[in-house]
Amino acid sequence: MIEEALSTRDGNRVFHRHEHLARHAQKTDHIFKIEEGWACQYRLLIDGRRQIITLFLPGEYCEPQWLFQGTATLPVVALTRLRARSLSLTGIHRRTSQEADGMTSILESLLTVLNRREQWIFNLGRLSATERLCSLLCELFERLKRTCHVIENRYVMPLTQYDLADIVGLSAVHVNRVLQMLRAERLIELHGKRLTVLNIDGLRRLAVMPNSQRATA
Amino acid sequence: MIEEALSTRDGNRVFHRHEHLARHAQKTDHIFKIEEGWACQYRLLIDGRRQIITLFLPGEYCEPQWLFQGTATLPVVALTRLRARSLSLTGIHRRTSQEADGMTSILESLLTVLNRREQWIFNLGRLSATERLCSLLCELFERLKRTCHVIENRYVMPLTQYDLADIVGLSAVHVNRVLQMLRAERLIELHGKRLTVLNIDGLRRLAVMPNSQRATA
DNA sequence: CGTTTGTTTGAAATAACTCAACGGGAGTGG
DNA sequence: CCACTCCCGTTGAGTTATTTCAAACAAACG
Repeated sequence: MIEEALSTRDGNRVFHRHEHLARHAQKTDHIFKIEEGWACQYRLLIDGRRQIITLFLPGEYCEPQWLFQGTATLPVVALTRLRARSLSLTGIHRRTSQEADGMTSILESLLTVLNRREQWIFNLGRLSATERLCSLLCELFERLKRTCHVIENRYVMPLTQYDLADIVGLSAVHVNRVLQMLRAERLIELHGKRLTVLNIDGLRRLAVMPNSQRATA
Repeated sequence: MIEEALSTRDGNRVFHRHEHLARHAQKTDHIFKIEEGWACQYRLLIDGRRQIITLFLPGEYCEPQWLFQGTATLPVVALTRLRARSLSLTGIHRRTSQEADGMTSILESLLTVLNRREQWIFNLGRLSATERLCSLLCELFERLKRTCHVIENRYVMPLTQYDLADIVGLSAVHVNRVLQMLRAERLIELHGKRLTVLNIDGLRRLAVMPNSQRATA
């Protein structure tokens, strides 16, 4: 199923769905900047449980900490067909000597990842299923908007319900039911991989306040 | 209940339990290195739900990213009486010019936090209550051992069961029941704030494999 | 020594999971 | 172009892990 990745000139590479960008504990001297497509970092248990730890979207650096650590701690896999530019340490340093920009933007992206994980820990620890999913959909909305991947409140959402489940720490079946509910409430539309946000404010409200009576306190 | 913190000479400060080291969105030009005591970073919802995002133990830098961001994103509060040395940006830079060590160790601690969050996301997303608690107790064991705060498999565990609950994303009542079980299985002893690990291997095993039949796959 | 804070226990409620089956759709090969 | 397969989404019914509420108790605190 998985063939060899094509190396294109100038550090550009193409991966297809389910192909790994990095394996567990693999040494690396470069990182990727994603041009197109989605990838994720995940952790697996022998019994099959999987948790997605980080999502990488177009325009984002994939695993900036590799540059400092020298190894990838966890596997990274493409969730869609994916095009990425690979940046080596020397390449970045060369640029740095000119503008000192390269390292700064890496560090920035490191902090972004750090802050995003803060958010995810909160979501997983204290939000209900509905809140978690709404929160994720809003996050994707914001992240994709920055690179103009949101057009008229619509974006391509290539994740399967299994993927979604492994992000928000739920079962795929339950993700399905929550999505049904969001559709029934006319908050979103979701056909195939096309997600339309019908009511972003309603979605944001649900992302932090449950439909139940929890908000009474 | 909360009085003004005492400033001691040379950037040393003492906080007491429940006193804040930082508030939400507060600007800072310094970070703390904890000498003694525990602190945590948390996030709160209006309805009272709280999630602890990061734990800070003796010897660790509290919120190294402040140096880069200039602000504390979330509140940080002392979980015990606490003594910390405050390091300013200039102070660190001065040292850096001499040994280039200061910045490196900050960056290292940044990466440690990043990796720890990876772990927590996994735990919250995919582990059962028992697994999460065992995982946490093991993590504390390892982290405290590095600074010789573990003596004969015993360490001071100043967290209340509410604190524990807000770390592992459970209710305090359920934390209590799981702890009972761990005691009954002779894995730990816990009197007051004194925790003795009777069977670290058993604890580690439970931290990743449940007692239930989940491991059959 | 009283007051507050934290722990323990029981019983009932519920959110989310598991299992299982069905259906559609997309790609694949004949 | 059709048939086949596989992946993914959908639905129902029953189960279980965890929560909530409430009350009693113990321990720490000032």
